[in-house]
Amino acid sequence: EDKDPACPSEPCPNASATQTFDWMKVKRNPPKTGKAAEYGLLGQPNTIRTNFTTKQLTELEKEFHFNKYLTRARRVEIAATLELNETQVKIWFQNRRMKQKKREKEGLAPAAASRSTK
Amino acid sequence: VMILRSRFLDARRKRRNFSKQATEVLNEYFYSHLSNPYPSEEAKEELAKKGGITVSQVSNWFGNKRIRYKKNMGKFQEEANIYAAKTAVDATNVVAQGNQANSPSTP
DNA sequence: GAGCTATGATTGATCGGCAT
DNA sequence: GATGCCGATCAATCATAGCT
Repeated sequence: EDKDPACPSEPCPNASATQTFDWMKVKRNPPKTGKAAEYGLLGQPNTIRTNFTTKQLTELEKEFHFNKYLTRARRVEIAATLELNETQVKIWFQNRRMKQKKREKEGLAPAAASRSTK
Repeated sequence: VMILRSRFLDARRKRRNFSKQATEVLNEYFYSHLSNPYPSEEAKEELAKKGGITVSQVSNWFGNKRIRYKKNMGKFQEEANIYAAKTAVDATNVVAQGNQANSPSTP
């Protein structure tokens, strides 16, 4: 329904030639990380990417080394200690695990590649 | 607090631009699949091999490319035309038969 | 050599799918 | 039906490469 039979061949003089596909329209909902967004009136509170402090990251990293997965209780504890949402802690661990996996996968054959490892 | 905002733990330091060959391969795929520039894991491996880079780098490249392309489509028009001319395959839609190997646009 | 843009990488958070 | 995890992706940002 949203197909615009632009100009096939020939670079038509009409502005943008290439059509706009769905993936180009994808918009992600803004992070609702807030919790501090309770006063979502006036200016926009903070629906922006949270910047973890070095201290928070250090603690999270330390915990991760101890346990790759968190229990509900532990999560609550850490969230309180670091002043973060439970969700943020949960997400951090998820991302951390993915990062771990990625590193293990790549750190297995960095450069070199004498013979196509296959 | 000007706390060390420096992410002195970043590997992004010492970045190197990809080779001409790698960029060529990536752009070729991107523009010949502009309707759906999301290569499968297999396709990424293939591109990585052809370009002499890692699969992660291929993923990063597509991630950046997609975001930057849609952010400013106009800026890529020229590049799009260049690569559009040297491509033809389109595996996504599979518009069945009867498609020319001329222009990428849909009939 | 500063200043600006292009580009690869990182990462908090979202999306869809699947499992519990 | 809600909740957590995974895999992929988004979107903003960082830091450097490269050109003027």
